[in-house]
Amino acid sequence: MVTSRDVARVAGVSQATVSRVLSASALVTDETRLRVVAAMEKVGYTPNRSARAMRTGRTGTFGVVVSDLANPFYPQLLEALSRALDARDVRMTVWISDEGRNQAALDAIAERAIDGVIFTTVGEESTELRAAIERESPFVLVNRTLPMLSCDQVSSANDVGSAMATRHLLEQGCTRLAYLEGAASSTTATERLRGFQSALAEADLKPVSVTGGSYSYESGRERALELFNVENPPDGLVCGNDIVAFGALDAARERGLDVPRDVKVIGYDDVAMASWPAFSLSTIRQDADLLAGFAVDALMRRVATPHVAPHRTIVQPALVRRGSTS
Amino acid sequence: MVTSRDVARVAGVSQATVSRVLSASALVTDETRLRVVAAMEKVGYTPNRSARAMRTGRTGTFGVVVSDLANPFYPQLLEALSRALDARDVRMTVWISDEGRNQAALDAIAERAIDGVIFTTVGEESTELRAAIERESPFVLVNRTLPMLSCDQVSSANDVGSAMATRHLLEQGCTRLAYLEGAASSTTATERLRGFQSALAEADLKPVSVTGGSYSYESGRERALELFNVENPPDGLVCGNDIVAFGALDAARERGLDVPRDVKVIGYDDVAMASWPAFSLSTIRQDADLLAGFAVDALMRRVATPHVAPHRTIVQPALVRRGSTS
DNA sequence: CTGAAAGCGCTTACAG
DNA sequence: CTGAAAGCGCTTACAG
Repeated sequence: MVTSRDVARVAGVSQATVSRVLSASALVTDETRLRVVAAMEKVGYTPNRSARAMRTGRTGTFGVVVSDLANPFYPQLLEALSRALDARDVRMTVWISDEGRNQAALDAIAERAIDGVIFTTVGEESTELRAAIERESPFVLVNRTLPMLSCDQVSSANDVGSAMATRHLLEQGCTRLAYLEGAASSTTATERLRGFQSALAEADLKPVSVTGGSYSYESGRERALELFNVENPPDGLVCGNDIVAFGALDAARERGLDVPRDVKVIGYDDVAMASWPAFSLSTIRQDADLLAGFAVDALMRRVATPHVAPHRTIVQPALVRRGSTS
Repeated sequence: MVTSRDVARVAGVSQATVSRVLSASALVTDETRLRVVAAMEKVGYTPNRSARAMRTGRTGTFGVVVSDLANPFYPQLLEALSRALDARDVRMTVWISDEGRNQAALDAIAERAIDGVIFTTVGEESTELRAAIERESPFVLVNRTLPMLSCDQVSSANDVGSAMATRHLLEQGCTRLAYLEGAASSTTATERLRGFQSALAEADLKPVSVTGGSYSYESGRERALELFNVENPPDGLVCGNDIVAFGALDAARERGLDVPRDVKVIGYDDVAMASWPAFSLSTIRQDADLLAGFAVDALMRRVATPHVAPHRTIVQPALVRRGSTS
């Protein structure tokens, strides 16, 4: 193991000076700096992160809590976060937390093994969130938020997006709209539902049906199958997300309904699969890179200055028209 | 910050004894241990990971290199790895490495910020792999392997699986088989191609076509569209993985071909979407939990005993029959 | 079985 | 601008 002491010996300076070069301190002449840098290269030196972390109390690592990687939106968001963190020279520890309880995450927060936590999904009852609050670990919520909690939050304007989706179906001639909500416990689901309802109210219409379920293919498929069973089935389905919409499309296919002639379907997220001909799903695009960038910036700011007022960032979504609605 | 010194004061023992309790040393009487544990609870103590890491040279963290989260098999494998690592109380740092160059990964390996690296995908030219070898960081290859490299490797029996898939199509009456290979640079692709060829040779048949491309939906779709353009199109497509097969299925649909009547299609991986009615894709199942468990065990063994001979583990795949072949 | 002490590899006041 | 020194919070020989 090559240490800063070895570098110091080779460069003919003190270990403290090597350390100053490392931290880009202004207290070093260019000439010394050059000598030290040359010595570093010569001996193949790399600073030891653990030692630095112990001294500074900063690990240079953020934790990212995700769940439900089966929904392709999350891998997409994870990739975006990875890029954003890389660009800022921060490491990423990932915790996949089903049901909001991941022991590794709780330990890491308690042991201060991370400088901050990015939650891509939370419920009020998330144990990781409680741990972060209790241990006073900086954190930020991205994608799913908690309106009642005073903390940094970054999200898409879910109500606006969902209203856009709803108006689009109305413009395409739908009159009997049903809403297939996602996981009722998430803010994304309630906000999107609200957008649907307000757009419908604007048009002086009432929903044919609003059902709760989960953000899954099976949930979308089963609910759509039931909807198609009634006397006067809906002619437009607004779905909580793309995965639910894929289930609804398959349900329509199973019932022999033509999409978009008999029934129009729209999703939310614009995952890669939405553009596949098998689905050709109209949807609302969320910009994962934008969400990720804002989230990382917010958390870095919070780590640097813990006591500034919490900040909310809202990203505007966009309508993507495809074959499932026209 | 509560330290082991605080615990020692409260428990009326030395700091060394607290440390011994932490590391579950046998050199402590039960009575002392109880007093110390009580003191820990009382003062709300959690050991500092960075300090321990500096002292022991172990960080308790493995790095995981993934790429292409757009292929749902990788999120699935990542979840399995997360579970396996959690169960063994090891943290997971994830690097998403397109084109095999991720600066954060290179830094972490050089700085010994991780105890070992799990590669879920590699090429010979992977810079992360080179860094791990050069820095003598323990590592293991899972899923994709490098036959010529002497190191721990865990993979599915890709040739066996692909031969199974091929024989299944032959049993279903196909006589004109085409192979849609994945990324030619990966061992999974070459092994699967070999399985296809040997199963075909067994039956004294020749392939109608073998094309290289990438492991993507678009690549599968485009190649299938071309195949369907020729005079005597194939009646069975063996695909490098499920994503390629989804593209092929959509191509068949676009050409107005009935699956499985006109053409049968089989994939590889058994990602969740394969069972959706939209695809109902026959495929070869890989057990991600098994692969992940073996990989983590192999790496832990390697970390504990660096100089034992490298070990290869091969997991047997299984045929999953669905609508796309019968 | 327990304690006093050294030391892991850094950063950062404190002198000069 | 540079160096000597203290110390971050642990682990682990070394005595006893």
